Amino acid sequence: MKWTKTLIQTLREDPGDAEIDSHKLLVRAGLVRKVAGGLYAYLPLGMRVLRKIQQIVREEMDAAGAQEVVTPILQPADLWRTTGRWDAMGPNMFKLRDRGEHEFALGPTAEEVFTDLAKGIVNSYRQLPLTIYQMQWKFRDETRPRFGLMRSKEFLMKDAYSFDVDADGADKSYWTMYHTYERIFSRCGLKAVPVQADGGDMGDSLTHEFHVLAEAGEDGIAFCEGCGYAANLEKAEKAESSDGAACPASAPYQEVSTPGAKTIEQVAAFMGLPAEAFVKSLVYVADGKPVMVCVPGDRDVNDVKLKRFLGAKSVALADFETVLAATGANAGFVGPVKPADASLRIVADVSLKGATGRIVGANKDDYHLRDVDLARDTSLSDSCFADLTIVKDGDLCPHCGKPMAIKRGIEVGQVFKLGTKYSGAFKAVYKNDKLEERVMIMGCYGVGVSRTLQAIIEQSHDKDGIVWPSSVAPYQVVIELLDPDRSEVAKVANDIEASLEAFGVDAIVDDRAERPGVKFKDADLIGFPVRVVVGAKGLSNGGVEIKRRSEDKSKTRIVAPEAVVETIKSLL
RNA sequence: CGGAGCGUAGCGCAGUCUGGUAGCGCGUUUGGUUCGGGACCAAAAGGCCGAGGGUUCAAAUCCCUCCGCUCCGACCA
Repeated sequence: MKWTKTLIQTLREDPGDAEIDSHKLLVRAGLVRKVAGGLYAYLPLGMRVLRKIQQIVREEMDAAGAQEVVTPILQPADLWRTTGRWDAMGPNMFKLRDRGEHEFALGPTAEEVFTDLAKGIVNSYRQLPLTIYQMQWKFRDETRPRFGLMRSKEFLMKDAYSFDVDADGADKSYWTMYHTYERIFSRCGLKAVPVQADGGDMGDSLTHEFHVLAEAGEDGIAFCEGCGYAANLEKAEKAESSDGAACPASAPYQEVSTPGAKTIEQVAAFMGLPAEAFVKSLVYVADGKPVMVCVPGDRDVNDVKLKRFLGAKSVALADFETVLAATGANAGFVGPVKPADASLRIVADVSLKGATGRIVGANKDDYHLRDVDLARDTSLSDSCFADLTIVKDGDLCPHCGKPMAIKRGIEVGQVFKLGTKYSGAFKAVYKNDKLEERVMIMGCYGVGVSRTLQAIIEQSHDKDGIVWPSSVAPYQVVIELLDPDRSEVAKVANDIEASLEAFGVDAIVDDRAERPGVKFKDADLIGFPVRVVVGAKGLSNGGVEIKRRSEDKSKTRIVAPEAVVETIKSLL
C-alpha cells in the first residue's frame, strides 16, 4: 500500500480533550476521530488494527469450538422484561420506540437474545454443549464517557454464551473460555492478568476479569506477591489483622466536646490523633431497615461485602432523617455506644474485634466518646464482625498472609458463570436421555474489542508514539522511500513491498515528498513495528536500513535489498 | 444527577475583564530554496466567534435561556 493513497492525517499536537496517553495517541496517529462525546469514527489505520484484533479473537474462539453468529443491535423490550432487566438496567440502556410504539433497546449486552435463541433451537442433550458468540457493537448510556475508546457510548464487544447440560459441563466451558482468553490477549501482545471478581446478583458465582495493568486503569485490583491471589476491590478479602490490639486497654469511656468536627479528618485534626484511633460509624439502609456499620477510621466500607454479610438485596447510605432517628445524632457524631434506637442492628469490620481505647461518635451532636472498648461498651457480639472494608495497600492476603499490593487495571475481558439465571427465566430447557426436561446451565464471556485496542496502546508506547506488537499493527512494516522522485530508488522500495506482501507481511510505502525528519516522526508516532529506509544515499553505500520500532538507532541493520525479506521475517 | 470549567478556521489556542476592522501557531493550496529526526522564504484559501433572544449607534466581548463538550464526584453487565 502507498501512503499517498491512504487516508492518514497525523497531528503534531495533542487533542485538547484527551487526558491519557493512549487516547492522545489514538487521535494523533490518525486511528480514530471523535464524532461526539463517547462516539468515535475509526479511520483506515484504526480499522486495520480493529480487524486484526477481531481476527485473533475469531480464530481463538473458533479453535475453542465456539460458533460465530450475529444478532440484532436493536432488541425488543419483551426479551428484557422476561428477566426483569428492562427496569433493572435502568438508564444505562438506550431505549427507543418504533412508529408502532413498540419498545426496543440498543443492545448493551445480549444474554436475553442468546438465551431465547438457544431455547428456540436446542431441544436435546445431543445438541449440547454449545457455545455461540458474536462480535457486535454494543451501546451503553454511560453517565460519563471517558478516555476515548476506554469508556464510550458505543463499543465493539465479542460476547459468547455457553449452554451445558450440567454443572460439570458448565465448569469445563468456563475454563475453556478462561484459557482461550489468555491466548487471545497474549496474541494481541498484551499482558492481561485474570483476577477474581464479584458475582453480583449471581451470588458466589465464579467469575474472573482480565485486566491490563496500567496507571490509567479505572479499576483497583489487589495482588498478593506470595501466592498469586488477585481480586478486584469489590471482591478482594483480607486476612484478620490485629488492628484491635493496637490501642491499649483503658479507663471507662468519657465524653469529649468536638464542636463542628464531623468527618474523621476533622476530629482527628481537632484531637491530634491518627485516623486509625477512630471508629467510623455509618448508617446504611438494608432492604428498608437501618443498620450501623463500624469500620476503622482510616478505612472505607465495601458495599458488596456488606450486602453479602447482611444477606440484603440492596444497601445504601441512609438519609439524614434516618440517621437522626436511629442514633439520636446527626451524621458525623454517630457511634455504636447506646444509639437512640436500642434495637438498631450494628455490625463491624473484623479488624475492630477486641478494639479498645477508640474514639467514636457520641450519638449527641458535637460530642465524641474516647477510651471506648467495643466489647465492653457496645452490644457487638462475635457474630456482628465480618470483613466489611475495601482492602488497602499492605492488607494481608486471606490465603497466605503476606501483604497485598493495590494496582490499577483496564478490564478488557470477563468470564462469568451464569448458572440458570437466564435459562431459568426463559425456561430454556433440553430433554436428557431419560426424556426429562432440564434447564440449561449457562456461562457468558466478553471481550471489549475496541477497549483492547486502546489498552494495547496504553501498555505499549513511548514518548515518540505507539509501539505496536506486530500481530495487531496497522502495517507490520513501513518502507520509508526517501527519494520518491528517483525511479531507480522507488523501484527498490516497490520491489521490497511486493516481496513482503508475497510472504504475507503487510507493508506501507511512505512515498510522500516530505523531508526525512517528518517521515521518521510519523513512522514513530504511528508505531509500525519495523522500519525500512530506502534512499539514494543508502543504496550507493550498500543497501537499505532496517530497524525495529522498539529499538534505538544504534541497532539499525544495513542490508542488501535482496536480503530484506529474510531479515524482516526474523524481526517480526 | 451534583460541583467546576470550556465552546472563536480542519487541529491547538489568544482576544471576552474594560463593547468599536476577528487574530496567532500547526495543517492545507501554489511557487521557490532546501533535503537523514517535525526546514525556510513568498503568496493564498479557509470563520454566522455553539444556538436563540435581549441591551446598545455598535456585541466574539455585557445580560437571559438553551445546546454541546471536558474535568471532579456519584454511577458502571
